[in-house]
Amino acid sequence: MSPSSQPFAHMLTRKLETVLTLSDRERAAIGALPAQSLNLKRNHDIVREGDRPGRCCVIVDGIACWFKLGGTGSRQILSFHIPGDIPDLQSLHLDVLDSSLMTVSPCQVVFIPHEPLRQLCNEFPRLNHVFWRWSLVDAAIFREWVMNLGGRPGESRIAHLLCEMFVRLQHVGLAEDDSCHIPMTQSELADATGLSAVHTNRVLQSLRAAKLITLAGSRLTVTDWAGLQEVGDFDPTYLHLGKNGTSGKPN
Amino acid sequence: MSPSSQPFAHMLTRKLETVLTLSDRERAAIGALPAQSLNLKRNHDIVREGDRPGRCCVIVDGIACWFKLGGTGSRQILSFHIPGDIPDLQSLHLDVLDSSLMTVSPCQVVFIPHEPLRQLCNEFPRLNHVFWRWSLVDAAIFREWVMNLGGRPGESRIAHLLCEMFVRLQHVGLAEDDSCHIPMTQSELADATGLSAVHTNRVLQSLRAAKLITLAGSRLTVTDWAGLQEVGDFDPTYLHLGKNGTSGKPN
DNA sequence: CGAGTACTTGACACGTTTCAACATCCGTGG
DNA sequence: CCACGGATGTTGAAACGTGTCAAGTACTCG
Repeated sequence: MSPSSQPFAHMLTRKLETVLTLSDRERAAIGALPAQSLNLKRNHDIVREGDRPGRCCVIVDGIACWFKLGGTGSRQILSFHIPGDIPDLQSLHLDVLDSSLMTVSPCQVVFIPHEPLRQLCNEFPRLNHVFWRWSLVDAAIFREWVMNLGGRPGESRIAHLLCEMFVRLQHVGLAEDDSCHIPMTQSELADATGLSAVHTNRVLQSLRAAKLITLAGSRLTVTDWAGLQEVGDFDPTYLHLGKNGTSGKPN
Repeated sequence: MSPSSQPFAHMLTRKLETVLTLSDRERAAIGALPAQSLNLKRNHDIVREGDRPGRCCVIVDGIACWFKLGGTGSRQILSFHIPGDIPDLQSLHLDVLDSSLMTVSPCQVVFIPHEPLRQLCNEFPRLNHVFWRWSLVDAAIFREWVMNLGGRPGESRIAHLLCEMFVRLQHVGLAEDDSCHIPMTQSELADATGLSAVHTNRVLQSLRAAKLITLAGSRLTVTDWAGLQEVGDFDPTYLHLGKNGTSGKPN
């Protein structure tokens, strides 16, 4: 439908081929998906709680997050999404959105209408399985966040979140040996971990003092992976990345 | 495979028919699913983190929960499951379990091997959609729990959890006008809300003192639904129960 | 250069945890 | 049937983690 589908189709096929080998027909069907590309500034809503979207969005570049607003005005971030993710795959089968999706950094997103996606799933059961699987991995991440928020002290929560982001970014080739670009503000890290911004700041300083990380600007460098993993009680199994990703270890 | 499939197939078709009208072929295929029934005492593991199960389980009677154990020995409960639920639908597409499932009360569970389930999904796209949808509703509940644990004070967390359980039980016909059977101990409520058992006890007393609930033995009576919903910041949208369930209000 | 945003620091208040003791309930075996 | 023992629920007091408020510093971008 638009030439902008090119980069997105390439990204999608590449991600699919980490799981299976696409047939020519499958590859062609994906390339033929109608798509609309959009460049968004940071702090921009993509879809909102209560919406009934008729399309899914693929994050091509940048980082986005799901969030909910509480009755008292507080914002809870539910998950982060990185390039290659389809955050709102759920909207294929759940009519109304129960949370809102916004950009955390400047983002390029691509929208694909539901109907062709559903047809793709019906025609190619293997793709249907993979999409379903992706939504299940999202659920697994939510489970781990429940664990993180309910079962760990502040320092562990932040450490765990940093571990998760690092491993996920590394898995899609967006991390160097021991560092990656993390555009979240401390206030956003706070909303994701259920801590106050002030306390998040102190926890970060404590992690720096323990020589586990450096975090300047939006560059995270993990100087002691084993230590960070230990403090964060982090085990990457829940990310379901497969054999090599299972270790989740840099280098 | 066993006569024990009868009650489970009935329960499953009934739940499916709240969403769509089954064809005779679909109904027959479900009735033909092999099934193995099991009666378990309370506090019994059904599947464990790290397992690679070859079957899914349906809760026919009783309540079960997902949980994870933290590095420091703490247990975090991730969700509760009630009769009609298929808690580990995820295992259809994720090989290794990232958390453990145990009974909270005495339970009857039925196991269905993965292969016939996958065949069912491939042969009947509508059933595939519904199963996928159920796993998405589970994910939506996890999201709300992230909100609950990260964004609300203790009293709200407990109130919210009680609201959720009441509405879900009511939706499957397991609640009276304003009361239902909730077999969780205070210690389990604590592990689900990220509070200590002692504080959970105090919060419950506070809810009782505010005349919102009575909770004796395992009988929960909601004496002020609007008030409980208010305290718990509860909006049932995330349960995706559909039109009548949307209100989630007991008569 | 200025203004807004992000980050940092200190002091104090409050929610929640922890520990310890005790009360109550309930199934089990004598 | 009762007595017992363990799990569950309840209460008090003190310690601790984290939140809140307030002020100030360091960025960044136009």
